[in-house]
Amino acid sequence: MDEQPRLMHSHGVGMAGHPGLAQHMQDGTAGTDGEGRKQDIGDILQQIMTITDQSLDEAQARKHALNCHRMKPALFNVLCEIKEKTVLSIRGAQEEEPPDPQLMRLDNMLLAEGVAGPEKGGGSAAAAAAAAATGGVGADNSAEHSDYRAKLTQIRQIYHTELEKYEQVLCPRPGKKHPAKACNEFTTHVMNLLREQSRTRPISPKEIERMVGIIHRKFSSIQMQLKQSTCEAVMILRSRFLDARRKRRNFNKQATEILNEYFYSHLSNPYPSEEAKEELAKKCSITVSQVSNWFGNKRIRYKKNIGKFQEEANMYAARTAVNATSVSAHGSQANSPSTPNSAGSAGSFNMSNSGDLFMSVQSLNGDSYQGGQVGANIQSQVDTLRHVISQTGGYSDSLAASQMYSPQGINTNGGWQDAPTPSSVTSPTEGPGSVHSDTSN
DNA sequence: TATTATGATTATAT
DNA sequence: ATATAATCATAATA
Repeated sequence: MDEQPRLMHSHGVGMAGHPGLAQHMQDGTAGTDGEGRKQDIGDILQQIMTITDQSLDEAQARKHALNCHRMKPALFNVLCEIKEKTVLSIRGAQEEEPPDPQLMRLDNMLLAEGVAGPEKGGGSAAAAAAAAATGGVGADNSAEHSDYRAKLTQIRQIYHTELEKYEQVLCPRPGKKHPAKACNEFTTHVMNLLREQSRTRPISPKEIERMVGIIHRKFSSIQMQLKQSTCEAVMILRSRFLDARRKRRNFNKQATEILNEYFYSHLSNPYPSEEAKEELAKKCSITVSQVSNWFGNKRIRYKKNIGKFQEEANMYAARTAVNATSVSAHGSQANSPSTPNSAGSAGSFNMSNSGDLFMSVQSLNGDSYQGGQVGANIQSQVDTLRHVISQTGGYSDSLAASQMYSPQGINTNGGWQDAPTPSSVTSPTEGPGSVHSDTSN
């Protein structure tokens, strides 16, 4: 109830000049009788029709004259006030501006892809990071990689130049120097225009502010569009160049051999340690995660169908066995006697299904082996010997294979998990840790 | 062209 | 985190 009078009051002040002004206009522009007024209207219409013919100076002069009219401020106030009221009623609806989650998502992605972030060394770092993130193509395929990098750089450049255009400096301060952004230029231009127009039509500062807000929102949406299409472009690029599944390349023969060698010589526990993986990765010039992938695939596929891998297993076993025996120098003893070993010690893996095949093994491992061998990985030799023996032990290949082939039997308990260190050997030598190579670490 | 081999990814469990 | 199992998508092969 208090408010009423105040409101009325302020209204009253605003309206104060209204009648006077109207009256003045009437006085200034026309005579008082009907004829004169008609004549006058005709004049005005004529003026309007010919306004384009007027020179700019003339128009400016007229505008200036109007602007300097003594009643102009009053009229301006009134009209502004009226306008304000209508605008306010419209405004309430569109006032919310939450931090767009979609925009944040785009931002994050661009940052992750190395598009939005700071320029690093021509983008190679970003590309490398992206590659590593996907499990990493190695140092190979550098041709495709550089192609990808180039395209990514291109995208980033376009993105940045475009973004800069639409970037808006929030609350620019007089003291600070901002680079000229198109958005700001445009905003300034509009503001000047509106200010200029406010001399001839009612535009309040608040309205200008509002208009600036609208412009900024518009620019924001343009920015978002830009980000979205950049994201799309990057995704397409990625799927074309970096999706390793699409661009799968087999490892080279040598790498496969190295991996297989390790696998079959650690068959009882084919879980290379982190160090061993790094070692293998280095030797094969692939990444550690690729080594992990390889072993994961190998284990599961071997276990799934041992028969299929039997030949390969024998081959690698024989090979490493030859190496080992030639090194250790009593190959004959290890190899020849019918002392299939290992089933007992290595246990876990394929012993379970082929108990008959490997059964009588215990005896040998007591023998000789550990005697002279220094750092040799006894476990691995045991593994490889087992295969050699299985191959040469008097069963035909086919028989052995068919017997071996019993996926179930492999391990009802699940597989390699329980592989113990050989109990019989006094010095475990903790094999899995180190491959026999000795590159720097 | 159909099939197999293979590296990578995903879902799930531990 | 790491392993397994299933699955995907491509490379290689018959």
